[in-house]
Amino acid sequence: MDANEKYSLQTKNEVPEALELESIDFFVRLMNLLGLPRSVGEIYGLLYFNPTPLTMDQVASKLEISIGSASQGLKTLRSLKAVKTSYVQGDRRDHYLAESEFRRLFSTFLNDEILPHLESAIDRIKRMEKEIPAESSEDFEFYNIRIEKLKRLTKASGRLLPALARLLKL
Amino acid sequence: MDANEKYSLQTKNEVPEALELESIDFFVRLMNLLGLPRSVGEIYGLLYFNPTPLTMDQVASKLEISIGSASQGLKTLRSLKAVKTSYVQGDRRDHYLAESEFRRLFSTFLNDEILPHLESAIDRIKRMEKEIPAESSEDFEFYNIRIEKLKRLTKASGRLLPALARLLKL
DNA sequence: TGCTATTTTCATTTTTTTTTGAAACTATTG
DNA sequence: CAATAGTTTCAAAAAAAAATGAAAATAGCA
Repeated sequence: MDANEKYSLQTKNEVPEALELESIDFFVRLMNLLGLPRSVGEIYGLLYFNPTPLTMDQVASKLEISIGSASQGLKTLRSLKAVKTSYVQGDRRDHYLAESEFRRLFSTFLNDEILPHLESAIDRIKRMEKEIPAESSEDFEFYNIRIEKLKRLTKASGRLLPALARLLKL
Repeated sequence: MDANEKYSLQTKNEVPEALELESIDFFVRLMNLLGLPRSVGEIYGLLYFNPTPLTMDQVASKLEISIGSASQGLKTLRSLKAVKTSYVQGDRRDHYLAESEFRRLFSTFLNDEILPHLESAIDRIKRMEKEIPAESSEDFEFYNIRIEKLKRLTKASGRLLPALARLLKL
């Protein structure tokens, strides 16, 4: 059995087109909320309802995007732990499956995209504090209140993000 | 007392430049996380540490952006309830102050940007369910599990977002 | 090891987003 | 109500982000 035969076998039960389209649309929007490019959402949406793993080629041709885009998009999804590769006997190509555990996806996103900002924010607020005019200044109180609010914001975010990740154990 | 005299009066205690720069940088990044353009972050960052309200002109010239940008950015910030205008006697220009209650800022953002997506997601999942192949199909179970996960995701988000807004009462 | 299938990289092109600047509009005041 | 200060709008320009496609790199196989 060669690769082509295997391909036709895998796709003999095709994913309903309407379902596939809704899925792609859904994830394009979701990924967009997270600031990820359209192609990344398309790829994940395609894989999400595919019972069998797809190769990069299949992804690119089904979505009519370049293999460059497909490669980049799959790289992004791998780094987010949103897809995994599955070994297929006798085929040397990589085969991709969607990781359906959103918890993992979101917690990777929070750790990689949000937490670093939070940490640099804490440093920045320390620097800001040093720049506040002397206590005698008429606006001393104003500046302190603003700094205080920033501190509370970062503190709240710091508590919130892990809680968020925990609650998203879907 | 004409407008120019008033202006020089207002700015006689200048905001420390380093503080202003850190603030602008901070909010450019934060707004960026929320998908808002650089100019919006700059404007908010500038206003955040200004004890006195600033006019659109002052914002534009301090940040060296066009008045078009300043007008657009302030419009965005007003719609997010992130700035408020304050009346200054004898000056017909609008004067802007940063709204420092992040709770309001974030809850407007959640209501305007996130909730609509959530609502359309619920409809979309209903449509997806109708597209699942017949129970006899070998992948019937697979599709159902995926749909189920999407439902849990939207349900969790629906519970989470209001909780988030509540916790951000800073 | 050399050959070939597959994947990655990245300079270039395309698309999208943001900013500009000037005209149109609005509101205030003399 | 005319003059003008202030603001908004929007077409065009500039900048930023994403996609392409072909060359380079890599990996599996004979």
